[in-house]
Amino acid sequence: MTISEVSKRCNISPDTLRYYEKVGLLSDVNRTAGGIRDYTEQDCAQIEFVKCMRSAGLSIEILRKYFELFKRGKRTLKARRELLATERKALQGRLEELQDTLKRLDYKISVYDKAIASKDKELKF
Amino acid sequence: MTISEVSKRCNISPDTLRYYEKVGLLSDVNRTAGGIRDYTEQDCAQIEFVKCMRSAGLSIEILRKYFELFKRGKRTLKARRELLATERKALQGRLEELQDTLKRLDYKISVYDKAIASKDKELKF
DNA sequence: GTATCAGTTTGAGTTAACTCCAAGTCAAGC
DNA sequence: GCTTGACTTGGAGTTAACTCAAACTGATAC
Repeated sequence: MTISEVSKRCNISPDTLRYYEKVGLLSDVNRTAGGIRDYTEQDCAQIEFVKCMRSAGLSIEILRKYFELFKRGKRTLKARRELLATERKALQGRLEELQDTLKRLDYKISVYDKAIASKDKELKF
Repeated sequence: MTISEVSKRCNISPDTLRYYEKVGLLSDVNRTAGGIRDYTEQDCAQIEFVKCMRSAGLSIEILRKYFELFKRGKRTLKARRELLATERKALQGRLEELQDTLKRLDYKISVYDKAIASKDKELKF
């Protein structure tokens, strides 16, 4: 698969794909004789993983560490498991915070609905 | 309240408080005769609101717009309500995405646990 | 009455994560 | 054999949201 095919499929710009590779989120992408990247299904799956984790707020630095551990082989299985567990915990924390904020927004919107219904009474902020 | 008191109470640096004020997330903070900021409880509540919304991913720009509408008075009640509703929707979307990612992380961690238990079999990434 | 300290302003610097650009290469079509 | 178009690289530029620095001021402690 060429970079533009992967770009379309994963909805990530070619520049970002090259950037991810450069910073170590995608190692040893195959090249054609002419030096052009030739992504495998495996690569795509990994890119999807990165995309998913990035959108959940995991930093490039953390993902870089994860794949660096990966390259060191089986003996880092536990370390990788712990890294993921740590990030999972943080994610759960963010999730709970967001849930609270969602409730707060719902409440605020309901206050607005009341103010609008009752002849435009103003609120504090 | 001085800036350092608010800073401690809200756990936001004085620099950030001044920055928020400068970009319009906090208008007309009182000053002492000597020109020093003197925050009210109201100001604090607003700062907490900003902090909460920021941590939920609302941009400074969106919050700036919200408070700008606020300054224009009662006739912007509906517009503010709509702005909040839009952000609420986006937040809910992010929340759902994060929930999926949490599940994915849980699954991946369980795969690691299996690999670690079964004599260190390696995974794909 | 001067040293200290918490505040002030303006403007520059930082960080993460891209995103863009220029100059070059290679394979395919005509 | 030349043009075209998709790719390559290295490095510079961008954006959001702070964060820091320098020079200054006003009130309190001694």
